[in-house]
Amino acid sequence: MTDLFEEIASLDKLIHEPARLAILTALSACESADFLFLGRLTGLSKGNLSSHLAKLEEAKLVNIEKQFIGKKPNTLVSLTENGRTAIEHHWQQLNNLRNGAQSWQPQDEA
Amino acid sequence: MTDLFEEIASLDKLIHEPARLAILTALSACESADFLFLGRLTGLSKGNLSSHLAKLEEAKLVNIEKQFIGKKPNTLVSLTENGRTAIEHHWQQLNNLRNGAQSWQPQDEA
DNA sequence: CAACATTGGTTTGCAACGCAAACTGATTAT
DNA sequence: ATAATCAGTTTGCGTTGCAAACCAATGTTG
Repeated sequence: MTDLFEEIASLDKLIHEPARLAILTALSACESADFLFLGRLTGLSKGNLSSHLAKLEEAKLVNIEKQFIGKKPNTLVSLTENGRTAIEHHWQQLNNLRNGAQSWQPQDEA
Repeated sequence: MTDLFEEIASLDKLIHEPARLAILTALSACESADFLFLGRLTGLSKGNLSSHLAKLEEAKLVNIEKQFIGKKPNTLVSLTENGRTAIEHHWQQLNNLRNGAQSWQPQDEA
């Protein structure tokens, strides 16, 4: 009944990091988005966004497709299957834990 | 309707860090707890727990009282007023964002 | 057309962080 | 005495995230 807290304490930090949580959560609601859109949405600088995306790609949580639209470069980002289940799972953990904690009595535990 | 994501991206990292989120959440459900109890609860090593607690104390989110029980030292940790509102607020932000994201359409945004 | 600005990013440098391992200082066995 | 345990703290170091510098291509202005 209570390794709830052990679970929080060991959340996947790659996903948990605020900027990446925002990116993944946004993507989970919109299927795909381009670089500049994500930038405006999250308020991240281009530099930061770029490195967070690189990390997410490396972890196979997102796909990044670079293309040209007309003459302009454009970077399109979408969740992988993995990414989709990972972000959903992460939110589920957070939810569980939050709710779990509310109906928890320390004296259950040694 | 949607700086929701800017808000996630800039969550207070002091609180958001998994180990500290666990500690604060546990404390919010139990008023006060001692060092060893928190250690067992979260699965953190003493070293880690010690430094996380130091950081939380420095940020005035928890009180740390060292006393002796019989002949044994004992470190009692509890939330400050600040800490209590901070952790509640944090969970509220997470909740909002999660729910917000679900009923969000990218085309609302430029 | 030369110079300059803008767009759409990537790379670099560094301070801060989290973690494991080593240490401390008191207490209780042996 | 000496060893082991308890209750933590401190140190060392690899990893992060961020800001700032950089880059390449396109647009724009005199």
